[in-house]
Amino acid sequence: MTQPNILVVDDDPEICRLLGKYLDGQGFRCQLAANKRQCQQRLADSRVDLVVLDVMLPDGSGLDICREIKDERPDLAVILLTALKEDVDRIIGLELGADDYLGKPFNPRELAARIRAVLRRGSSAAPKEERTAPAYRFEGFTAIPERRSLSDPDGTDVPLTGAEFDLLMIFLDRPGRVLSREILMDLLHGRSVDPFDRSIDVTMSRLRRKLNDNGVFRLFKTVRNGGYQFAARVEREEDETQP
Amino acid sequence: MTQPNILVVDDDPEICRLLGKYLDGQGFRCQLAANKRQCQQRLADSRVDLVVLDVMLPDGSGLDICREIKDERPDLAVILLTALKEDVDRIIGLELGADDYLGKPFNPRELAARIRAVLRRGSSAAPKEERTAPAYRFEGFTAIPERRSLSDPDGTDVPLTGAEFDLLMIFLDRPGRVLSREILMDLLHGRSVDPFDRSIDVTMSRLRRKLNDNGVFRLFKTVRNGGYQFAARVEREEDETQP
DNA sequence: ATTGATTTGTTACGCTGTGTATCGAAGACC
DNA sequence: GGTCTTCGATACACAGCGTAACAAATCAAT
Repeated sequence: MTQPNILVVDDDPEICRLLGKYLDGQGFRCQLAANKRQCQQRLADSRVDLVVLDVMLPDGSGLDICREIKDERPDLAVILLTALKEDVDRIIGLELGADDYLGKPFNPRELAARIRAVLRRGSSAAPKEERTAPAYRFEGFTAIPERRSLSDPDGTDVPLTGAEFDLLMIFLDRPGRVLSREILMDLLHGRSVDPFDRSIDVTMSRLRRKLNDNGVFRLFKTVRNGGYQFAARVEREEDETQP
Repeated sequence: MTQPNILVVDDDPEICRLLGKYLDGQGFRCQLAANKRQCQQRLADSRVDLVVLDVMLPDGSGLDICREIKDERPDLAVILLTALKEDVDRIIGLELGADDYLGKPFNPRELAARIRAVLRRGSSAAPKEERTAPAYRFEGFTAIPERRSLSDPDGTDVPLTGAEFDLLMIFLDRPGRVLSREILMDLLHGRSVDPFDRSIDVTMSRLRRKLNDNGVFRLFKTVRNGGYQFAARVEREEDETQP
């Protein structure tokens, strides 16, 4: 996926515009729609990978749209924006098949992060079309998120378990940054750590072993009292490995 | 993170003081600044994890500060305080890269809660900058923050521990300046020194040894009763070291 | 469900990094 | 030189981390 295509549906033109601008700057390709009609037209006429949908639209609740989208194209991702922060709404939203939700007012950064998260999840669940898949390359290794596969410098496959691959991807998306255990735990499992939780360390250890990261030049650096850092250079490629 | 370091920037000394006191009581370590100059000085000389920033400052809008902060240190968290509660303002504030906002008048408890929330998220939501990795060069050595690596004039890797590398970076960012133990301690660990704390000295000693800084011409000069000074010339490079 | 295989979390123990204590060396001031 | 202070370096203690071994949970396929 070169640039994910996002459709923003919100009746407030100002929010719409700003959001579109922000997401553009974040590497997404954005389209806007102010109502149901426009929304449907965009969905019919252009490629859309994910919909950011305000549930409070003037013409008929956005919930309808959500339901319809999921009815017709179950693998199209939807993130709901809701002014009401009530859990009930959220549950309902998810019951309608939305992939995530966000209470208004929300932090655009968080929205961007969630979009990325949903898209990553999504591509594994529903294998996309003939689109080229992105690949991450580092120190001779090649990781392909779509296939959840990793091959070493010799080209031989390195079998990673789910958690190991997820952890690797977290680092590949954030090379050079020191990631604390809290953040890693949050990104990996969405929960927080209790003081003596060592699961991150163990998973790191296993991942390191499979990557033969035991030399002097560590791929993953340990920052004492800080967390871990991926120290290798990462290249994102629009890979052409397609049958 | 032991005690998060908060910088409160507000021109009203009373609000500043009260806020600082409250946040102190909430387990944060607080510093105060009344204007842009003070703000910049604090950011340069002490460790700051999060900035609480009034957008209505007398000397130039606080929005400038926010923009500058996010420009130089994208992963430093900022929470904006604004007198205008309009959504537009909020979004605009966030477009400047702030992590959250709060309309005045606000409930201190809510501020504390949001601070905790933002810190917990950390910079995980922060978009990755496509910025080239800077490298510091001095006396033949090359330090690359993104990899937390240091190589000596021969190009061989010098393994530094976390604290050693952090300390080195502090000096590389402030070449020629005499840094007191207080400032070093603050920048290194975000806490203040008790009178007989020698940990800085020990870390300096270990760092010096690893840099072979034992000749007559010292890389690190000791300033008696003053602190330490990095005496070599430092060049910052926008490095593109390809593997 | 039951079984067996695989993945993930937990515990325990040894290793490493960092702060503290201590002692000797180097200045500073008389 | 004598004395006091400050700094450098070594020694040691302790907390953070790596990982092996085990236990629990999850999954696949009957």
